[in-house]
Amino acid sequence: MTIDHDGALPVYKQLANLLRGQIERGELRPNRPIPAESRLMQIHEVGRDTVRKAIAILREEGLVIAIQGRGTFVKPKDEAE
Amino acid sequence: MTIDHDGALPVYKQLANLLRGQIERGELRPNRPIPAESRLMQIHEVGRDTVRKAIAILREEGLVIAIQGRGTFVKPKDEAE
DNA sequence: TGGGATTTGTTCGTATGTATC
DNA sequence: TGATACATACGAACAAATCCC
Repeated sequence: MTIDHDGALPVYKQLANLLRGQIERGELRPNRPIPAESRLMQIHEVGRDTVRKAIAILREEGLVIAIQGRGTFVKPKDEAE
Repeated sequence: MTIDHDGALPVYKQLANLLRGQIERGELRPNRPIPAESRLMQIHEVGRDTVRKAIAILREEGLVIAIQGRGTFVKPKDEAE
């Protein structure tokens, strides 16, 4: 799964969809951290702004929680709100 | 030599150039530590992010080596690669 | 043995500027 | 005008390694 930098959908939305899929498939596991912003920047060759916008979507959806100094973690399903 | 916070060149590149000059002139000597990040922040009135970006450049150039818990040291010339 | 101080390493939080579309 | 995207810059918090008493 890759990012289409010239696609119709904005890159940050593509990245949010990609990460959501990894969470739903269990590739990113509950209570475990997702790759750091810096890693996601490297992996997907996007800027930090784009990474943070993508993660912001997942936060609004209640899928992840970001903790300063620690990382961003996948919420367990039963904690969804 | 000072940092121009409103210059055309990014602050972290200016700082890298400044430190490189001090190394080349021997003001920062081989096998000796350069000032700690916290000191460089005070001296040049910049944030840690900027200091670390500047040092990252010097590391990539093989001019210094950073050791966690110890400091950042000027490499001897004959160890240059 | 332990604890505190120092230093680099890592991570998220926030803001600004620039460029493009 | 606004949304998208990247780069720069500073803050804050935590972690890990080292050093010293």
